[in-house]
Amino acid sequence: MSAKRIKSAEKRLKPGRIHAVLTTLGREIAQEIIPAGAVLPPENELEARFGVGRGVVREAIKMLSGKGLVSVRPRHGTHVLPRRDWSLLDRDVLNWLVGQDKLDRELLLAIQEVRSIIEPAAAALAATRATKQDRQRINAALAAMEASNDQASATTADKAFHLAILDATHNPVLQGFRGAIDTILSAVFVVAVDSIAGWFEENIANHAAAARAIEEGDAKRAREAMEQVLGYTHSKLSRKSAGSVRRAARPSGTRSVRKA
Amino acid sequence: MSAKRIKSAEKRLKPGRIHAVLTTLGREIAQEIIPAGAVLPPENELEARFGVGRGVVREAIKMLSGKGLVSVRPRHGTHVLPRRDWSLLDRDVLNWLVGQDKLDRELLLAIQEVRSIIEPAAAALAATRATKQDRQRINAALAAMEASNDQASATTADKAFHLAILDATHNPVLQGFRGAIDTILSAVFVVAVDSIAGWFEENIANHAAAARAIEEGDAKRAREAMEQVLGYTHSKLSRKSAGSVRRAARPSGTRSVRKA
DNA sequence: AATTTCTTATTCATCCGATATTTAACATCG
DNA sequence: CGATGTTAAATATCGGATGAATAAGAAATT
Repeated sequence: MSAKRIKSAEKRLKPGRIHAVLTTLGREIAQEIIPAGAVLPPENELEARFGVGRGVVREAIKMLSGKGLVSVRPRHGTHVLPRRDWSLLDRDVLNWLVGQDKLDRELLLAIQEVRSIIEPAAAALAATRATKQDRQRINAALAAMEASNDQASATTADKAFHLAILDATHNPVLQGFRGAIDTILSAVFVVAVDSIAGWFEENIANHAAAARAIEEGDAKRAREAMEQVLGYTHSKLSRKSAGSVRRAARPSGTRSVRKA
Repeated sequence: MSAKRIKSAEKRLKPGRIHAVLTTLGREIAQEIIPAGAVLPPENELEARFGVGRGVVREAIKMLSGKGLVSVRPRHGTHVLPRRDWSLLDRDVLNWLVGQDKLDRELLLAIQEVRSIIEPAAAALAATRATKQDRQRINAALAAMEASNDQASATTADKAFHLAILDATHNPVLQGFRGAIDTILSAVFVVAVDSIAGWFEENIANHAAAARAIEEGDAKRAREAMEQVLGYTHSKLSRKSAGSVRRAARPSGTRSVRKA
């Protein structure tokens, strides 16, 4: 009895209003636009701001609190919690953190540090436990990396490679890192876009070594190879630590991604 | 220092109806009482079952979906997702998985495997980065372990030890494992309760070695000592793999926890 | 009979307005 | 000045209504 059906054109990314509220608030918190300790506007203000009903706001905030971003207490309001309490391995939280250009470089390095703890160990386990299918998947991803001739497919293949190794551990908890690794790899590629030209040609040998070690069931060598893979990435990231993004697009050299 | 809020320890555990619905459903899913692929009862049935309003059911389910336990689609119902999609490092999810006696031993071993990846690396980092306060905290926890004469305080001290090391890495992502480690340690103690008698006296030397290595900034030795700590635990767990929980209350020998 | 199309019933999505509960801040009293 | 009671801001919950999406069944067509 109120609004006519809004036949608006945006049919694309519309998984519901609650998703919009959730990601908007999530990003604002992750980006520290709303700093830790601050209180969010009360529910009725948020309703007005987003033009949604109370239930939508509440469900969005419930999800935020489920991910440890806010703590909500009656009468006191919903407070933004310190980063220490966030579920930093949650896919959504990670997306909000790295989704924008404000990306906290210190945090990215911390994440990479965790990767370089997890992934070499995962490679070692994969060498022990990988089934034939696992190995096929890993090798296929490697082949795709070698064959890719543009950044998009190279990125996809690289992700597939790391995720395949994670799955090959057959440890469900490690597999739980899939979402995190996926998101992080995207962020790494974005941040290091101007170093990426020589990335694969220099680093693909390390990937190949890891794949071969897994193929042969050599846990020790698999671990070491993966350490090299991540060590290389880390050096690329930390080298350009001060935010001057020197060169964004690299228009001319499409061929440089190709394998030598 | 510490412990001035002990009085609030036994607060009325009535964090609201949402919490009741959430944990009940969460546990039923984690325990596979509602198996993967099954659909939850529709909202109105859940309202009736729990005697709550629609919003409560919705917000609880929203949190479940936020943790990857269910996927909800209009008309299709809310489906339980396979474990592969769950946020296995989420504090709540872990609690539901581990909170009951049905505890999946295979999963527990998988979790321990992740611990034995994370924690030795964390110890090594702690050896490099621990501040004076960090070291004090670690040593205090160790001392508490050595001094504790009942299982409760021993458990608490052991947790504090591991969490202090995690914090001493000064890596926020690693610190994000705090909740998971905390929960897991509780579960480990419960499961291994009948092996726990000699646990500390046998394992406390490993803990002490780790603390000393961190104190001296020796990353390599810290890693190795922590590997020993976890290796010991793992052997205790896997040895009694076939679920015969001998249910040892150990009424008489309180002193055996004490350091030799 | 098989395939396509249409209808419908179920279920989630959202909105609304009212009431209850919580508790920080304030006011009052001894 | 301190203990205690009151208030009010904010969340918690309720329940009814409406909208939207879709899977399954019904109907129509070939």
